[in-house]
Amino acid sequence: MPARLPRNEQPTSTAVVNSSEPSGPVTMADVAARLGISKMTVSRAFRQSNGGRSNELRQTILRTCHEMGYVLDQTARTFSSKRSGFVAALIPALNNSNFSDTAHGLTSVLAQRGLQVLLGYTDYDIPTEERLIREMLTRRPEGVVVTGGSHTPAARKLLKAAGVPVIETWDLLTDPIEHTVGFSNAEATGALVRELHAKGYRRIAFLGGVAASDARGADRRRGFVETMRALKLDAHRSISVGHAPVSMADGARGVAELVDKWPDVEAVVCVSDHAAFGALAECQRRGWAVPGRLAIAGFGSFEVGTACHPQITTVALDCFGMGRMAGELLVRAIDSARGGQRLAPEIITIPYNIEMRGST
Amino acid sequence: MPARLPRNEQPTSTAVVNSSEPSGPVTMADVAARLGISKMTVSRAFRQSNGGRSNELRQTILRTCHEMGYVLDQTARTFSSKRSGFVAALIPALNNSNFSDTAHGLTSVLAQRGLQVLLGYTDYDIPTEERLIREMLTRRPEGVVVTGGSHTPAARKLLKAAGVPVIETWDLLTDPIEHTVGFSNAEATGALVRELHAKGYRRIAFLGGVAASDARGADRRRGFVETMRALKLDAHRSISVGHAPVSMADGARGVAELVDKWPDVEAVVCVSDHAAFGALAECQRRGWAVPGRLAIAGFGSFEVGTACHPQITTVALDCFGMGRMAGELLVRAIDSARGGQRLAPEIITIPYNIEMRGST
DNA sequence: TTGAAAGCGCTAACAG
DNA sequence: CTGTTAGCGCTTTCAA
Repeated sequence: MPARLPRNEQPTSTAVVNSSEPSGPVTMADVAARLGISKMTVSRAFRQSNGGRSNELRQTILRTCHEMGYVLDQTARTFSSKRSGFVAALIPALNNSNFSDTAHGLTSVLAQRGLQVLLGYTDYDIPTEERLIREMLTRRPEGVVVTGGSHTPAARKLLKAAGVPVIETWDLLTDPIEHTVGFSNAEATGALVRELHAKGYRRIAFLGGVAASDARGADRRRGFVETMRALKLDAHRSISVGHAPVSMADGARGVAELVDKWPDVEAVVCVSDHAAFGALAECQRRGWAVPGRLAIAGFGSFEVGTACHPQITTVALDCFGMGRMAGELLVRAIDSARGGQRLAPEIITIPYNIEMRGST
Repeated sequence: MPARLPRNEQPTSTAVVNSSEPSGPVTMADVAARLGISKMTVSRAFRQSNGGRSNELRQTILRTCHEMGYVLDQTARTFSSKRSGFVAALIPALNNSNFSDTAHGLTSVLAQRGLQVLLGYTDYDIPTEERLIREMLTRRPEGVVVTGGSHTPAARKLLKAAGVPVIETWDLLTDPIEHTVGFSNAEATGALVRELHAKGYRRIAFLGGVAASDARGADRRRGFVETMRALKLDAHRSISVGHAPVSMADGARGVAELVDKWPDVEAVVCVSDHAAFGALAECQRRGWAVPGRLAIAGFGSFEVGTACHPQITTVALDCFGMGRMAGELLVRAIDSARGGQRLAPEIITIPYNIEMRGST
């Protein structure tokens, strides 16, 4: 076996060697050698920002790359340029359409800027979130988007030290890490309670999961309690059932427990449309009229709440738009970072809308 | 400004310089210099596979790394070792719990092996899939998992040339790219139709999306038609409404159209539980008894089909398990690849189960 | 507009 | 078990 040459000095295919497989994947140097130019010229052909260049040569280069099956090695590019071209995004769960819509909105904005989104899901678990953050940061994202403001101390520290823009979404926080794009879950729930109050409901209950695992759910419960008290109403009708994500089955179980415990209950605010739908279906199974016997409200913009009969009153959110807003903010922050600046922390508030529907 | 030294030869912090910020992020060389050892020793401390080593030194190294805020640079590691430590997975949509469960199962297996999953979603669009595949391959994944067998010719070519294991899921294919983990959507739908037939239903309809965008939906429709013919039944009651993903609203619209067109219809097989639920709710709105006036069946293991009343008959799938199976196969394939071998193509068939429930 | 040189931070391979 | 040497494939920087 001949002494191994540095790849850059390997004989080109114009020489005796005619192996179609130049021992491993094709590199820029291979393409450059074939064309008798330097690899820098090939490299530049891949960055359209150098717009004004001899288009003829550029086309030739790109065509040759295609012919030779050359694929740009992003790992080398990232390593060399210190620009990974991607952003890390963490959401509690994939199969929650509200969060995945937010991820979708984020992606739609970042894709236009050539940034990919690396998605992770935490299963509503803060230690898992920390682990994911740690793993993702080793890949040097140019920005990080997390859901909510509950993180382990170590995770907060990692994010602050990462040296890249960080956005917390789906919440408004007293002590944000850097940027925030969200809304107050407590306030939104309070607004819903007030609407029910205006409709004449007085004995209103809350149905959600156990607090520990879901900060947003806990905030909604808090908003319920505070608003009920402000309205001089009894805030004690409260059911905790299941861990986040609270399922439809949890909602069904919870509503049974609720009516059993407080038969005089008139309306129930559920931590999400999913739970609310479970409650609605359970009422139908038991022959309880909704909203006649019990009015039911949910939270979020889930398809099922609009598709079912009766439709479920809810706090409607523009989840996709929230993702887009986060994406636009992140793009500005990344542009600043690339220019050596740091964007001053911003707080963007997302509107919500109480949609009264058939279930109340 | 002093001449720039190569980083490796920078003075260590024991010298006069006492800047806490050694001009940029901490590297292995910084840690090694601090401890007076070589960076190879630091590098080795991060690979536990070298189990039997002086644990004392190793602990010291890791502690020092922590103190200095060192984070391993995965981009450099990937570049140097040619192992990216991640796998690319493409699903049609995030907010479809069946697909996200599959992604979840995949992740659960790969995480144990230290492999991350880079998730992409195609929005049920083949050109989008090609673009994603192209982008992801530039990051050198160690394996690729795609949903279904419908790809652009260019995408097929890219995957075949990628030099890493490829798995197609959620389908059984006549011409797989390499490995397959899935089931026959046509056969499963046929089995459902036979069950309905056994129950006494004869005038059975199919409700799904327009074919173009969803190969699996088209397969289900094909399975319906073929089985109806085999049973000597009329296969012409067929509604196409909306593009993939077929929504609950599409199901509602479709069932109205269906009953309008063929008032004698006894049962409808929907392309998914989502569409079926939409159909069910529409029947409830119109006061049509289900299954009295019309029996309704769906496809997939969606929560809503179990939570609603009546529960919806469906083709139940172990989506999480399908992801796990794909993950286990991929791990074997990657192990082979790392050892310079190539695993012979495998086809793994996933079971499904017809669950007859209240809606039929 | 193009080229040459240097090196990003890490690991493979080999030597001690 | 630890150290040394030599790059991985690209981009940055500077010069032509």
